[in-house]
Amino acid sequence: MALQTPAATTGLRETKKQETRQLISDHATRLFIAQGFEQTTIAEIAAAARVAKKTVTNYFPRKEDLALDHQEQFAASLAVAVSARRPGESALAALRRAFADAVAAQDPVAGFSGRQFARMIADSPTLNVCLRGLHDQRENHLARALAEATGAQPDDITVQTAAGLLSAVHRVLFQRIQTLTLAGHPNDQIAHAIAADATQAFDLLEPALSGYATA
Amino acid sequence: MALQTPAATTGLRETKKQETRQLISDHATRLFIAQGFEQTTIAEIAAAARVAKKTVTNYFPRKEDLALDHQEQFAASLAVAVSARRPGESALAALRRAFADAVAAQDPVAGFSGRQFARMIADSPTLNVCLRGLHDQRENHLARALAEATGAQPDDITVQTAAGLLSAVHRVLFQRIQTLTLAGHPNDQIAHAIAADATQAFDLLEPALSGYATA
DNA sequence: GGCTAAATTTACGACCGTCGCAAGTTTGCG
DNA sequence: CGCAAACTTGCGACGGTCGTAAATTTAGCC
Repeated sequence: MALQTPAATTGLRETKKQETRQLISDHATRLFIAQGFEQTTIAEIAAAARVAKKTVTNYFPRKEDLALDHQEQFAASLAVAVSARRPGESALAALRRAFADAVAAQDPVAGFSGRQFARMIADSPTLNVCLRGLHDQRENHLARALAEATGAQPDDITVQTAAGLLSAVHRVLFQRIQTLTLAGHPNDQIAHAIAADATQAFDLLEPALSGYATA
Repeated sequence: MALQTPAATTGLRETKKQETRQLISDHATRLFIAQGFEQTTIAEIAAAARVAKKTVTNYFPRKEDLALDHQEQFAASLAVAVSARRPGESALAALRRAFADAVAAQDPVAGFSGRQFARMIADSPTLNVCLRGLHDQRENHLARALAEATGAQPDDITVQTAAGLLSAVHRVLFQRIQTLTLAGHPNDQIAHAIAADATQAFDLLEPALSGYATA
């Protein structure tokens, strides 16, 4: 029913793949929320979705992939913000603006999520490790974007330091959103508080990077 | 032979424990260097040291503990540098000085190590994850020290941001030392190059934190 | 010097995540 | 209709981690 898109490339096979993938993902998130990430085994998820264990790991090579979505989007977010900065705008200004927009939209990529989801992450060492890795990837992508923006080498000390500083501010703000979510604050209230925090944090960095990588 | 220290508390049992621990650690590092971290199993280490697998995991709960030493010292390094800052010295100045000293001494805690050791770490995803976690712990300890130094709450946005920025610079410099070591440069040459990099990196942060947490 | 109680080492087993492989099934296309 | 490609499946294996009970060693004390 409702085979609206015969899939650009082939057709039936693709749609069934998407359905299977979604089926697995849905059962996984449901079980993760209900009983925790570490407490849920891949075998359980496979049984709930009525597929083989191997099918689960085919779609999601790592167990973390079942819980964390939009990974590459997250890793690229800062780099694209810099690459898309306006004429005359510095990298810092562009990242400030991008963060403000994300907060206003309560974007999950900025750290906004339901309370149960935040608890699942906080309770799982595995997911925390994964999250740290994503912050790292994001910083590396940002460093490459800054190198391209300034014409410097990607391993230039100024480029890497600037990327580290900017990434650190975003990471601190991300964790702050997580903490507030975990404490049970509603997203609207969090967005309001984080906007003020972001002003303080970015202002601290302003004298160091005010004119860096201005388009 | 040579039972110089009957051990402060009890005696023979403690010394044998230390011997067993050292025996396991020696065989582990030897095997890690020879054939890589991931390629070496705990069973292999136990066989080489002629003890049971469980004995290895009793002394070293995590496999990473067999490869990375001085973990708590590393995690505390930035915090103690701030806590021990001189009168009139800012946190940034104290950390600059501590890093310069560590580089001059080619301190392993700053990232100096043999080439084989650096390769072992670089080739192991597990150890990279562990290292990231240590950088994180170090930042958290620094945040607590900064909170105490300024009288602010540990979850204050300025405290967390300052800790994040200072930690980011140290992390970038640490990784740079690792990279140069991996490229085969001798430690003396690395120390010279890193000193210049540190000047640039810390100078970038100077206008943002010049007077922060001055004793 | 020997005995008893405590601690450490040991052996065995289990579970889970990850990976490889061969066979069976379904799909797309000629 | 049949063939080739893909996806799914079940099986097995390995390694890290964690219990638990037995065996050995040690310390303290009579």
